[in-house]
Amino acid sequence: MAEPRSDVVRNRGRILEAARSLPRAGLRLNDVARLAEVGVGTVYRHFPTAHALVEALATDTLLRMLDLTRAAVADPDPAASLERLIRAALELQLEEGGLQTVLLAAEDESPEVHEAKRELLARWHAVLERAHAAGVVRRDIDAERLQHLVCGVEHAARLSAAADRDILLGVLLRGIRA
Amino acid sequence: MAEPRSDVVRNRGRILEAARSLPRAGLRLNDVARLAEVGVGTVYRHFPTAHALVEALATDTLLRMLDLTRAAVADPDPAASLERLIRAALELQLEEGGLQTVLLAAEDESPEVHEAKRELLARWHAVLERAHAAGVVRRDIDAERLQHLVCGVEHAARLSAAADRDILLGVLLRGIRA
Amino acid sequence: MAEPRSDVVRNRGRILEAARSLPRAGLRLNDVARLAEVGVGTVYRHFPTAHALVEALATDTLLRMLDLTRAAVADPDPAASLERLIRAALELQLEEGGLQTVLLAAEDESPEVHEAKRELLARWHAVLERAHAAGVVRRDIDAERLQHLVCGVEHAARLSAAADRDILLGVLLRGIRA
Amino acid sequence: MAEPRSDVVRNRGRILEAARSLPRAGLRLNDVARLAEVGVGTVYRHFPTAHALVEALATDTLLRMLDLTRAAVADPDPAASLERLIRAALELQLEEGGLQTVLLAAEDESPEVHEAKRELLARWHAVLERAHAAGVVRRDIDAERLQHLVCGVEHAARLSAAADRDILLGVLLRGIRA
DNA sequence: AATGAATGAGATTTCATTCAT
DNA sequence: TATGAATGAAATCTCATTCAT
Repeated sequence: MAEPRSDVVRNRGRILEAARSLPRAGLRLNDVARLAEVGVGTVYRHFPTAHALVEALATDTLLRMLDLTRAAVADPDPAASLERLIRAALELQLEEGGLQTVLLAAEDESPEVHEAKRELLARWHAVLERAHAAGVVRRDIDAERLQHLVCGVEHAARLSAAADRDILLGVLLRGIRA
Repeated sequence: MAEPRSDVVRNRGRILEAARSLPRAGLRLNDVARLAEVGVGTVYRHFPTAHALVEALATDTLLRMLDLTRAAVADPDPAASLERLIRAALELQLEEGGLQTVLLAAEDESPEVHEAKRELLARWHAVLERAHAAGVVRRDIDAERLQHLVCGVEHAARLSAAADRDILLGVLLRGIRA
Repeated sequence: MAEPRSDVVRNRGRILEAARSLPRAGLRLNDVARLAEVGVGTVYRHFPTAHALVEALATDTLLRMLDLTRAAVADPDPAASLERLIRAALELQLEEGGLQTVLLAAEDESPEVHEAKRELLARWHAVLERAHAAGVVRRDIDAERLQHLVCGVEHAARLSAAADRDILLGVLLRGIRA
Repeated sequence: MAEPRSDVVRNRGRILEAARSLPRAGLRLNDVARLAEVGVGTVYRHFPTAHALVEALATDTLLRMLDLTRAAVADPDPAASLERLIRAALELQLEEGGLQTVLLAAEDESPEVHEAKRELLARWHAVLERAHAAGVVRRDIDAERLQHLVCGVEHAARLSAAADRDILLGVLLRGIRA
């Protein structure tokens, strides 16, 4: 098991740092290279596509979402559990612009992300099942629809002022109630 | 006031028809020209930017939305009026992919569109005011937030199966209820 | 029959002029663009491959070779006719470094070049036939072999001092004599 | 004086073997490494430049050329001696594509090659001197010109069918005759 | 007004060489 | 010494927009 080379680690870091300051939508690997003061080829070697880079940028946040989700699952109250889940998702998706894309992508670059997404969805299913059993959420709301709704609220939130986020989230939370 | 030349009118029609069959997001004027069997320059003369073309494509649907909105306004029941408004918006936005962009754009190409958007928003304000007075909708939902929420649901609907649209719309309608 | 656009003609000229000052072997379209102070895309549009540009550069010289060949054919003396043919070929191939490649290429970019090469070879055949009939050249020397030998002498001449060219040519002329 | 490590010797062999199957012109050290199933760095360590590798590949053939040259020199007939010299050169240059480059290179990588080239040229000078004295070859043909002519015939031979080689060689032999 | 070849900036890809392990 | 991923300069290619006709 070889250690990654130190210069490689450093360059990867520079690339990620540079990319972080750029809007995720329409990310150009060229711009990243210039900002990172690194050859374009290096960026392309590390991240063959813009999506690979977006995924890498979003991975931390995705893992934090997974952590918060696990914590939410541990909540004994089914309704509170679900609300924490949704809040965590929305908050982190708003924090990291590329996360929605990563969550919705059919293919993942890294196995780590793939596994995280799998577990995340499994947790959502579990939480929803419990919520259904407790009768606190409409039966026609399943994990996929809920995820799409969260993405919808994220979209709405990006159009609105930051101060309005809670209002928009509130609409979602009330709207899915049984 | 000269009549527009007949070939000009014909070309405009060909361009719009061709563009209609293309996805609105990332519309390339080049592709439109090829499909319309018209020079690129001609497309650029008619529509200096992709947005101008998207707006032109969406105008019909926008005017239909305005019609449905007027009809909704005429509904004596405040709750029904609001629901018809929202249904009309969502349905037509889903029908015409470029409409959301046009509705949210700060600047409009044509005065016709500008005026339609102005009236539309005024009607929404009126309907919401009536709904607030009747106590059928939460007070923190104003016209802008509602429009953003509809855009959010449109987004969610595009991610989901067509059959799920009513469910998603239902969440919005219940979510904004007082 | 549309006139070519003046700017197009000007750019084509700049590109050819710039390329003329560069070694034909390993010609990079990029370098040409920089030298010609023209976008790379423009060079690629005019000349999709380096070979297309090399051919364009060599066309003038090829046509001059054809002229000299026609004149040589007109010489009543079979031996003199053949010698003039060979001299013209060697001289012009040495003058224009890309000409050998063009002459030997199986595929031609422009019909003009294709036709010129066809006529050239036909003339060589005719001159050789006359020379064979007159018994002034070995029977195992046909047009193709002769062309390859001229290319060989060109190669030798490029390795040697310019002053040695006549000596090398002399070896060829004597070597093919009956 | 340490023995070279056995794996070093093995790698050198693998590299040479792999390179032998590749065209000499435009030899890429990367391709060689892949074929040899060896790291690129290893190829670069053994052969810092493509020319070094080409020279190494051609060395055996160069030494065989030297052997045949010595034998030719031993021929008592000046004309036969010269012809054997030329035949050997042409044959081996055609056999080993990189040999011409090595023979013409101003700088040599290995002293062995340098010395072989020095002796070879000296032999050619000697044979030519004898041929001049015997009046069997034109006085304007010296060793350098002759080498260039052989390279020229090699070039011609590569353009022609293998069956034509003797004809081309014949032209050279007759062409240099006094 | 219509045309579409031409433009060239900039995106992506290749590849000879380096260098940390 | 061997390794080969990493490097980044420079190659090729794409494409939105312009502009001479």
